[in-house]
Amino acid sequence: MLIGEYIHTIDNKNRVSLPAKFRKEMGKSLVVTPGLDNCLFIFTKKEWVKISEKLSEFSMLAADNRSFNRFMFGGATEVDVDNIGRFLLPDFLKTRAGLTEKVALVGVQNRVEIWNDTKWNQYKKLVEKQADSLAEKLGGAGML
Amino acid sequence: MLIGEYIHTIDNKNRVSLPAKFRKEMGKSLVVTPGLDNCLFIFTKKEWVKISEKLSEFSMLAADNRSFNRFMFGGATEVDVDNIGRFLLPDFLKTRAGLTEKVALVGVQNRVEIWNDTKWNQYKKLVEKQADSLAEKLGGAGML
DNA sequence: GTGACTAGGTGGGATAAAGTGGTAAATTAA
DNA sequence: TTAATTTACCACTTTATCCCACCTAGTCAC
Repeated sequence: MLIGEYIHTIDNKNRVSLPAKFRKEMGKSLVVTPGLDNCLFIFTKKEWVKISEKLSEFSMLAADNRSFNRFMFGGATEVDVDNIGRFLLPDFLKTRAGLTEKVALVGVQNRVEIWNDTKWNQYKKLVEKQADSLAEKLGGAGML
Repeated sequence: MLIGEYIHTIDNKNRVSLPAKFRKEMGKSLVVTPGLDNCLFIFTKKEWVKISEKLSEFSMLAADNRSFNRFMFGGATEVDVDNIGRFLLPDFLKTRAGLTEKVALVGVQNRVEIWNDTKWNQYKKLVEKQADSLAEKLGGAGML
């Protein structure tokens, strides 16, 4: 189960350690893609295959589907996790998500997201403020 | 059924003891999530699985669902109860709920809530007040 | 009522694991 | 062949986990 947030550092070789809690579930072969809301997505290789199949079902005729697919496929990179749990983040993805030294690795359902930690904190605060819709959704999920 | 409130301390290693009365029902594997009114929810692992399935039903196409799921999954953490009944509270959750040394653990139906004890007392007073005025109204209407 | 016993809660030290930084080897490019 | 970049490996620091000991409050026996 991919849940929780972890603050890690990108070292000067662009290495990031995958939080230990995620390693077993994620395996050794990952796919990193540009995400939504200015973060990156990390999927397991397996999960990525599923997603890419779904994406390719979208009609290539519609221009916005085409561009969305370019966005996801074009930016997707396969990375390997080394034997102490680190992977190498390509420069262009790092730049794209505006990542600096400190990043937040966030488990969300079937994926792990990588955020600039400052942006992540701002984002969290923003969501928290919307307490009304929060309560509504919590209720919908059977939490209340 | 989880009922009652207990005031416990978070020690300097962020450990909290689960009230003895809750241990049997909660088991060894818990999931702590953000709650409402600035508290945290503790669910059994089993209960959380149910909730996460519901959460997964929310479409990712809508931005507010996306952010809500980030908030809930990213804000959740699986914790293990050690053999004397304590669990480790991650820093980011402690911060989020504004917890300091003393916390209130409150049993509510299928979950346990963690409150900053000061906030909990304020909240209780508020509710009591409302109950008083409600009672007055009921009395005025000849119901009690 | 007094004292021993038990259970729940708290604190701290030792050990293990996770995260980070760096060096050496290997591969590729010039 | 040499230089530069990448990959693999090693080492250190910090954090988490486990285990044991203590304290307090309530209970039971005497």
